[in-house]
Amino acid sequence: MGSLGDELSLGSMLPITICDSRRGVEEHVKKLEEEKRKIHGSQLELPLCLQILNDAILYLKDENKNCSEIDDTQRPLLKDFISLNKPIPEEKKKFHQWNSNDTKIKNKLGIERSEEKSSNGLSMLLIPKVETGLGLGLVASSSTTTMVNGRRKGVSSRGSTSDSMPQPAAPPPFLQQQALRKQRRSWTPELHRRFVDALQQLGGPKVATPKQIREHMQEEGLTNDEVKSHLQKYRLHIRKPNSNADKQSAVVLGFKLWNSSQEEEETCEGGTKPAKRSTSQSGSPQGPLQLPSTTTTTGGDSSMEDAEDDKSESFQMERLRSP
DNA sequence: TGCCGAATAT
DNA sequence: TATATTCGGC
Repeated sequence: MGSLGDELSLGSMLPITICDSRRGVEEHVKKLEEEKRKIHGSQLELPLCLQILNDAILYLKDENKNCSEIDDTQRPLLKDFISLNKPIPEEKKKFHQWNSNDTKIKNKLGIERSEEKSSNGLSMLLIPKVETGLGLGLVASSSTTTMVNGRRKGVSSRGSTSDSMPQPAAPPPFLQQQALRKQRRSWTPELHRRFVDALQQLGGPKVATPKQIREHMQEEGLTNDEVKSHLQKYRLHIRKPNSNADKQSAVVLGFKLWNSSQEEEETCEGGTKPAKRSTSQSGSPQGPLQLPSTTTTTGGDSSMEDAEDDKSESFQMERLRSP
């Protein structure tokens, strides 16, 4: 495996900027084409290199053609083209990234979230980091959104901006989408704990409403939508059937026992609504949180059932002991 | 019009 | 999987 430099003498091409006579240009075109053949022959995948070569050849030919019309002093130096100084055009940047990164990244091109995964540089290349929600960088957003009680209205994924002023270079849809999207709320364990507390105070996840929960949590910046979304996930989580039937461990069995009685509790919840199932009470905690089905493998950063798991397990054991 | 739950998108 | 957004009903 000879080094690339041995086979490709591109380095020797660099001084072409020095001589820009017409004859020299023709010679360099030949040389460039030769380089191109070498690359093809080397079976190496150098798409960017090839593209640069192609462009350079085209440029030189074009240059050669026009050279009689232009004064020598006015002609741009080849270095201006060879991108030694010139920034790489966006298209080529994309091209380069797509070829130098994992294929997975291709699928995520331009979809990087601002708060995460900035390491691969894609988002930095293609997307201006936008603080979503407020102060959006893109003009289009202002014409299609209104804020009502902190929530956006009238924004849809297929929102049209046709009525807005003609934008010189409208950003591609995925960029607009990116800009319009809210910043992702991270539900830290602490926040979730307060969420659960609020749920308890309000009578459980079945009766508590997002607005109530939010008011109870008194978390600055927390919106109804965020609470609603979290509540939805929470409800789904507690409703998730214990699908791992093969795991008939004592814990699961205990859970099932508990679960059957839990249903009773829930049915009565609709009526009398035991407004406060205080954790200080024996072991009967926030109903849903005991679901052990999916919690056995959680690494510990699970915001959903960190503290509650302990309670649930002890509670299950109690159930096992007292049938 | 605001809130909600569910469905769907990202 | 987690969160955001949309949709339809109340």
